[in-house]
Amino acid sequence: MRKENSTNAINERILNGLCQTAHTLSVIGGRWKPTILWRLLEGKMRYHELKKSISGISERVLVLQLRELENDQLITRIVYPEVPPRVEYELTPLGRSLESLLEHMCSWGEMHRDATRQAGELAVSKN
Amino acid sequence: MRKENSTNAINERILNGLCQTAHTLSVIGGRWKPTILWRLLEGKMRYHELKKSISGISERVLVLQLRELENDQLITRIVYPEVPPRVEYELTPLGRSLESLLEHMCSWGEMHRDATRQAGELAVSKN
DNA sequence: CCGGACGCTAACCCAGAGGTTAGCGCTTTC
DNA sequence: GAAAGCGCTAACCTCTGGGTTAGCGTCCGG
Repeated sequence: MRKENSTNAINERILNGLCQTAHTLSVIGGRWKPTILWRLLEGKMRYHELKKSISGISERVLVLQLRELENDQLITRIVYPEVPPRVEYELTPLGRSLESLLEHMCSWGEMHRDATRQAGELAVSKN
Repeated sequence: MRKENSTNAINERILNGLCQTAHTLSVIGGRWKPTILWRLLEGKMRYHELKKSISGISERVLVLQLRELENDQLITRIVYPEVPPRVEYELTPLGRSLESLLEHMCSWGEMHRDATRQAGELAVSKN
């Protein structure tokens, strides 16, 4: 038995229980999750459309993130029993309820980037 | 030389550049950062106070997260040149501008937890 | 003169997120 | 009959965030 495993994981669970902010992070905190959610906010999409519209993501990771989002009940996976297989992903109401939060994060990010870039440029041009 | 390192890191940089939401996540996404920010929203705190008020965090990680927050210009580190050393951490205006976002995340997290817990309980009690 | 408060830093370790490559089973198109 | 579209899965590797342990330099209280 190896050391009553990982304070790391334990800490994470405790925090997610105590702090709803941490919980939210654990839900949308995957590298590609915001991107996926943005895409789906525009309407349901097929697996391959998602794949092509998100440049840089690998299939494995895309599937993993989709599964996690599904588990967290943010998206639904709809399989059409058709000849060439067809699978669509769609936001649940819970998923759509993220829209305003995502927008909030996005605009804060923009503001923060501008604010810090300015500071950087000032430091450079201060000659 | 080892393989033009890490698509991982590259992807992260690209995403943070393109997607402000991802950028925001990179700023507040540390395990303990939300907790630290919540504490500091109530007023400036000394290093040891923070340490004691956040149970489970290790000194190393606390320092790391504080340094990152400082780099991102969310907090200021104030050193008083005193006999027993004294250091205080305080939110910058930029840091305080996170308050509404944190609240938003917090309430969404609560809502999401309730929604999913219900579903879980239903599944259990459905006998 | 011993220990503790204070605010750290250094050295090390490990689990897990994310990436790479290959392949599957079915179908349509050339 | 070869190749490509579709939606995946399996096996493997790498890097990094977070955790553990130890210690430092200055001071004060007992």
